[in-house]
Amino acid sequence: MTSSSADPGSLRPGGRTARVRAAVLQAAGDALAEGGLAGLDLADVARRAEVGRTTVYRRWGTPANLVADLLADMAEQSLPRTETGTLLGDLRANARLVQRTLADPRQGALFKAVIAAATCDDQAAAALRRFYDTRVTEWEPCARQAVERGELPAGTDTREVVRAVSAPLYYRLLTTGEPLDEAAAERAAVAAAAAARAGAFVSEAPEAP
Amino acid sequence: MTSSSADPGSLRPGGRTARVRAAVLQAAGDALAEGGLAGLDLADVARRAEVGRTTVYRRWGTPANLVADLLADMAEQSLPRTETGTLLGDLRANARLVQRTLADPRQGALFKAVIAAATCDDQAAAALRRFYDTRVTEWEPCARQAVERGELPAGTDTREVVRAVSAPLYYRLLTTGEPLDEAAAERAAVAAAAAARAGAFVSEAPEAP
DNA sequence: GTCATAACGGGACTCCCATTCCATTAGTGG
DNA sequence: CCACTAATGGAATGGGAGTCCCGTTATGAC
Repeated sequence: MTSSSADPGSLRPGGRTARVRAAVLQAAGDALAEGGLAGLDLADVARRAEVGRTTVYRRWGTPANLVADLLADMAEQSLPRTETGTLLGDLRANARLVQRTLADPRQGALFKAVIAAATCDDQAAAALRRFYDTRVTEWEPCARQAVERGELPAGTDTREVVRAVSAPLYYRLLTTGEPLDEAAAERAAVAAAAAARAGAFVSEAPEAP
Repeated sequence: MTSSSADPGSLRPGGRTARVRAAVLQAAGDALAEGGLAGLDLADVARRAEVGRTTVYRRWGTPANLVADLLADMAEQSLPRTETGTLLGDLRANARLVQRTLADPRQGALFKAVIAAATCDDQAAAALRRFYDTRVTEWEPCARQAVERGELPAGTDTREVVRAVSAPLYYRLLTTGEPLDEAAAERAAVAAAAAARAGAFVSEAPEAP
């Protein structure tokens, strides 16, 4: 037999197929933002997207798969980082970006739902990891430049510095009811910078045996 | 009419009712650890607990309610903190405790599932907040004592210091595939201590107008 | 010990999610 | 522009989760 069933949408990705995917992902995002992962009913998504139920079930199958595809789509829309010339300035810009994203009602709910999906399904978890890899890779240079400038000790795990900015913001989003305000972003940036300067993220001996 | 329907289990909480609750919560924890929130089927929980389906539906109704009750139960089993005499020592002890808990296959999966539930349901979210309030209140004194000792600047938000230890560990658990090892706990403790010493968690002017 | 009734448990019922079948629509290569 | 078929969408089907009814069990008060 020939290439009989290479999942739908891959052989004729143009025109209608692309429109359907865009509409479904948009609808899925809306549904997630409104009702969380529990509110993600594929039939409901189909209705919102004005697309046949069958199509959604055939192309995505499960809520987790749909979330995984949504994440892949989100990863492609990575924003360029801003450069300020100092570590604290760069981390502050990153913290503000993350804080604004998570504080936004739609985006915040969406991220919560996406993280919830990742705890249930391996495929969604893998997609989530790729998403954050992309984001960290985008921002990691700001820590690397700080090392080159001498602001941070040699041997600093630069990716870990960037993650240290996001961590408290996500922690607050998920475990407390307190609002994600500008002060929280500032604290996150200052704390990460201070910890990095103190060498908290130095993994091994800098160099030379 | 008299007090007709003050939810089941409240008027005769002794004997069988208590046994049923214990068995159901145990089974719910097992189910969550195995299949995540998605794998939490009330009928399945009833089967595991060797309890009638009707009972589970009547007393808890929804997966989210069941998770909320499970969290209330978990909050009661708070572990006493250890005191080492120094801020870093105390934070390290806390970090190791959190790290060991999250690294444990059953507990780790359980916490992931519980957080997922909190993103979907307000009642579960409130229960989760209470749980972390309890834990933070248990450990907050270690930061307060550090302020009294002069290790930390006056005006430090002591609860925020404790949360700063947990944040990177939870962030790693939820967003990366990397293992939660001892090194991660050490980094978390050192980073939180360094940030606190640098005054990252000072919220307002210490005192005096 | 005895009684009233809170709480439990089995079985039947309903409803909605997910799958399957087939006709219709519209990309893509010639 | 035409033919081929990938992809979609509507309708019928099946299965499993959640609800309801009512008899049974055992708690707690007297």
